[in-house]
Amino acid sequence: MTARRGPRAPSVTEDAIDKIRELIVSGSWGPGDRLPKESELAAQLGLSRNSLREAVRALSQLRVLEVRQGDGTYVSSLEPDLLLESTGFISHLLLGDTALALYEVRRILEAAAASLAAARIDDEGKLELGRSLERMRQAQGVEELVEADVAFHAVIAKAAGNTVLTSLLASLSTRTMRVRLWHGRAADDALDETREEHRRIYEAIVEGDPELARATATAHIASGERWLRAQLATAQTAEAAAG
Amino acid sequence: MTARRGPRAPSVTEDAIDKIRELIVSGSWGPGDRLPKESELAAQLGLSRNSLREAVRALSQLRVLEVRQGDGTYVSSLEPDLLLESTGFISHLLLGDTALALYEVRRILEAAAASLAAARIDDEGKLELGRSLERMRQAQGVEELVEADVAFHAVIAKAAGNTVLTSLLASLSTRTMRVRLWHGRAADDALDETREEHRRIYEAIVEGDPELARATATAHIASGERWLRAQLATAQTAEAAAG
DNA sequence: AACGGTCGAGTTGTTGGACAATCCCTTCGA
DNA sequence: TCGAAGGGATTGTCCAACAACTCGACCGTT
Repeated sequence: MTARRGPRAPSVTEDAIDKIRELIVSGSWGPGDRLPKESELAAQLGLSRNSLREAVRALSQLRVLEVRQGDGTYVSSLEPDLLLESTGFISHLLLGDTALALYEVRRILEAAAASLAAARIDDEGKLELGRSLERMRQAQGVEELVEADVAFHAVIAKAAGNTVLTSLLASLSTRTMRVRLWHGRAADDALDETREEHRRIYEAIVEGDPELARATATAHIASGERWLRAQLATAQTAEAAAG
Repeated sequence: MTARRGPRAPSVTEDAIDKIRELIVSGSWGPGDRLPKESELAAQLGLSRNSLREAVRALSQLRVLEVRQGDGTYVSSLEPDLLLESTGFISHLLLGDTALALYEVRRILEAAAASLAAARIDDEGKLELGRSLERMRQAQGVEELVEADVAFHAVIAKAAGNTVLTSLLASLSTRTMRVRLWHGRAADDALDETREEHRRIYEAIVEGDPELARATATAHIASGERWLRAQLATAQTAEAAAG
């Protein structure tokens, strides 16, 4: 009668993951603290070193722990940019319609970031934003365009003054997605159009107009959404034709 | 001269993680597909079974892979609710000021969700929302309040019709955080006030007024922010006094 | 024929031990 | 004073063995 139909029985490794997380959230282990060496920690938690290593590897992939060979294992800084890296890892895997849903979330967040940035950006930020825009204008290949695009949106996110928002936006806007979009734009001879969208956002933020910044950012992302929607439609059509 | 100061040299396990992810994003392995058994996959990727298991464990923790003992290892459905579980795991670890930043992001997303919900909710959704509100009214202990609160916001997120938004909101609003907040509310004799906030959101959505829904949701989350800010301030004061 | 239990092959779960690779600090020499 | 060499400590990797579990085939009963 060990039925337990619902969630599968937790393995010793999963137990260890939970215990370690608990030690961190409870404050027993803080950022930067060093963990006991693997053999000791394994003994304390009651499992083998091999199984413990699986737990440590999982938490290290989540950027909760930081392992340094020859030195030791430490609790990471637990800063949002670190912890949200894992969210970026998985956003690559959102395909099809869910990619579109992801885009809509980006629209919400980019709009909010642009609005906040317009209200809070300082002179240095304005200069940086202008430099990114200029780089986008002068860019030759798609590679450079993507670089400038990433920088542009990063400056806005940073100016919004919320570290979680900044990291989350970075996680949800994967580089591969940007590369695909700019390639599509180039194929459609729509590069100038997209550059124009960025210019409008830039002006709204520099002028300190949150409402306009929100509107121009929303329009910009929506433009990308439209492109993605078209891509998905043609992909679906091709699939239907092939099937 | 093997300096390579920057990122540490990748381990065989990290290589395996990347290779597996690549096989998934390239489409070689799709949702539900079964992987070769561990010993074979390890041979293919050129590492030992133990090291491969660390990679599989990490990806399974990220809900990218699903391991079934005695059966095999499969690619998960890759649905957003699954993949964003890991984001929920780490949001527990955002402490102090970053917790406040997290709250501000929640405000942005909850406001957007409420607005969308007001525009898109159907009759069944309205009934569900009303039931959650009623449960919140009748709730006795904090436990029941939290349950109803979670359900209330889940209905709104679902009605917004974006699976990524729904999952993201669920990930960013941890249960423990809600429990703390409701306890604080109870201690402050401010339960009715909070219930009133929910009622305002409910009415705006049922009346199909997106703008009002956005406003009431924003105010509701901001109210929680204010509470958290006060908590952090007193905690800091206590810390300074103790130190 | 339909049902239920048993058994076995296949796969993941867990452990122990051994050695390699790396880091940090101390010591020693120029 | 500085640099190199050494040694202890810790993580990285591998192997081999067995336990725990799942699923399907087989078989006997009804």
